[in-house]
Amino acid sequence: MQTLSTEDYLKAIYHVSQTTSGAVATTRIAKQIGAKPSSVTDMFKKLSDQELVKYQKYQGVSLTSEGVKTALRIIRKHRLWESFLVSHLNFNWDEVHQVAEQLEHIQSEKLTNELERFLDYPTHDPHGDPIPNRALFMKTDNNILLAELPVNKAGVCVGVKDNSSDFLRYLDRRQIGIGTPLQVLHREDFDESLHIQAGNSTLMITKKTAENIYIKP
Amino acid sequence: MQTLSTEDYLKAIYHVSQTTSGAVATTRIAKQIGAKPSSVTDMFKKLSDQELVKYQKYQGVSLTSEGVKTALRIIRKHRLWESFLVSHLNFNWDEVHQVAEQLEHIQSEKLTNELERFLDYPTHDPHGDPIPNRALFMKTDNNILLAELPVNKAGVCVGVKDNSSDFLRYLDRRQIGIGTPLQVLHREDFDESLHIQAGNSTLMITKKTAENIYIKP
DNA sequence: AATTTTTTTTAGTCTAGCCTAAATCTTATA
DNA sequence: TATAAGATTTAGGCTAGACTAAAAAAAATT
Repeated sequence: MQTLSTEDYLKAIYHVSQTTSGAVATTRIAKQIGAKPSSVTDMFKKLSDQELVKYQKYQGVSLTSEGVKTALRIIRKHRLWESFLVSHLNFNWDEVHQVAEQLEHIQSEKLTNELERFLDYPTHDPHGDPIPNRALFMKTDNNILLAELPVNKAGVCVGVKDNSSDFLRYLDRRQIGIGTPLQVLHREDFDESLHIQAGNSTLMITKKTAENIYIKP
Repeated sequence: MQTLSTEDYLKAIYHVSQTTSGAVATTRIAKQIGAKPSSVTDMFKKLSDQELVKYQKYQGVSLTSEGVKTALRIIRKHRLWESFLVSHLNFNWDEVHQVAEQLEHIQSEKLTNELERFLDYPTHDPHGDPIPNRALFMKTDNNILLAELPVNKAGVCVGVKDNSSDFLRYLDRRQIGIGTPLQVLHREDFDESLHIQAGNSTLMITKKTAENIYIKP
């Protein structure tokens, strides 16, 4: 049984290890968690004692299979709760994260599994991220970024990379959401901006925006 | 903003003060919380510093109005979550307490209020306890105990005093629940047991059982 | 290769919330 | 009312999880 804090660390390590190769560095987690590196070192030792991570001084950590399982259990809960908040409690997709960060720590297998059933076994959360099933299996969709979509090729928005409120509300204002048909009309060489068709409207977005929208062609 | 522990203490103080008169004693809370009296004294001081309780050495505590509000906010969440678990997640009324003890600490006014709306503004939880509304107002139903119901007077079960799994499962086996019509057929002078009509069946219960069932005549 | 910079760890503190043991106050009883 | 019993508080410790400052290691730069 983990504490709130160890769960946060495991989740952070999992997420960082998904986006970088090799062991996860102390400062990287410090940034993610919002703690000082010295505190992270302390926690790395504790997690290592519990055999949830492999830790070598100065070399960072990597999750053991038990550590991965624990992380996935938390991510599963997080994403199920996010789905619930949006589908039944009138939360917008930019409001769910903070609350789900609390709900993900609730310990009750029955609760998690019944919530999943109640939501009719959703495969993705409101941001398009996949939800691990009861066996903690999660199929990774190999979606491309809007930035990589060839000009004039049709696609549909299936997720976002950046989950910040700022970005999500920006997309709301542009009327871009999961399921919105998207197409690149023109790439501007000068500043790398894109003219796109989003649903019925055409608009201009920056490269940075295009690099944070997942597309299924 | 309170910690988990201070919230637990405030709730405990509230509940104890509902069932006893005067200030709440250290040992009473120690028993309720499952901590040693010395720990309770420590916490009483902290709560007093935050002006959530009035505390006088050796004289116990009583909640300030701010303390009552905080307690009621927690109780509101606890009972709303219990209702949700039973009505939508297939929990039995004897299973909800432990999970609701965790959920009651989730901090999000929007979540609480949307949950209440989703449940269609329930007034009572699965054990028949009243749920404080958004303004933290809760009407106290002055129900009588089955033990106090006159012989042959018809009544309906509207709640239970003892919320323990053991008692609730015992009632399940006897097919007694909220809404079950109940009537005392006979009081046995010898051992104070009661013959009662519960729905369609007649059965015998002890005085202790009758003292834990709330009735609306 | 030497040196500087950056990263990481160690050492020592702090707070919350618990504990035990001992002291003190209150209450009950002789 | 004196004393014993019970309740409460104090004193001193412990652990988890954070911190700062200093030391040590690794990486980058000259």
